[in-house]
Amino acid sequence: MAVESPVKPDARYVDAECVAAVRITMVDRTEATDVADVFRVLADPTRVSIIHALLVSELCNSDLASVLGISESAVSHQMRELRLMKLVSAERRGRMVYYRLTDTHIRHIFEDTLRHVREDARGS
Amino acid sequence: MAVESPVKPDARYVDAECVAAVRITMVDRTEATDVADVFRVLADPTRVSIIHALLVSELCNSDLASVLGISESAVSHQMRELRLMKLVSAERRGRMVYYRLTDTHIRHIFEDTLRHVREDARGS
DNA sequence: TTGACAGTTGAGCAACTATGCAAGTAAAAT
DNA sequence: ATTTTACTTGCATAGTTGCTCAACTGTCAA
Repeated sequence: MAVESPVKPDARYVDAECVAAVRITMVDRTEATDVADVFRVLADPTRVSIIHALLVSELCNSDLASVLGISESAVSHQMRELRLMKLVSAERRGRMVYYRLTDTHIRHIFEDTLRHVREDARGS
Repeated sequence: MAVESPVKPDARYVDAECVAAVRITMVDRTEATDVADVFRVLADPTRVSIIHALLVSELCNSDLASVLGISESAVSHQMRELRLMKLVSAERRGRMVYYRLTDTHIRHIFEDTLRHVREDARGS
């Protein structure tokens, strides 16, 4: 089952065929960084809690802080990050700023992962 | 549509009902950390590239380094991390160590996110 | 206007991370 | 036995991140 490789199959690689197959569908550095950035936003317990809370209901800054048991400043810092990433949108109503999720993709990714973690927890 | 809240609806919260609804399904800190940990593994361009390559074919350390254009040491360091997280498994064959993905959940999460990023790239 | 409230922001810090380097181990070749 | 190949690992370090604190802006009430 020798496949004609698009890359010269010389001694540079241990398994030239595997390397060739990988090269065809490979992501470039910028795309890899884009994917990593999406995951990076979700890779913090505080942000996970924030997003999980906003999956249920929109909330203002201070209620988020109360529910999560962290400072309002810490919430605000994270919301800035999440807003920059276009993950949440903010709306001012009087003195309060209400946050809600904007992205439905993240919702799916997030729920899949939560399910995965909960299955793992039951398993081991 | 006043909902009977399980939490005392006093002046501690701006929107006691929303807070109560959030509290019911809330993740605790350890679960949030578990979820964050899964995402953290995927939140690095090098690891994204490694995982994407291993979605296609198993590879040894040096071929991974060649394909990704990074040092064998860098690959080895990351593989240690990925092995600790039970995301990849290693098998020694002679002098080479071959890596392959172990987790199918991650495969789905990863492919979903890649699709998401590519849709975003087309959109804007 | 004055004061209280809700949220934002910048500086600074402690903790973490990715990688290069160099020294190490393990297996095969000489 | 010695050398070469393939990979691992400890240490150092530059860079990043999440948070606290304090100072700030903007909104509403008296």
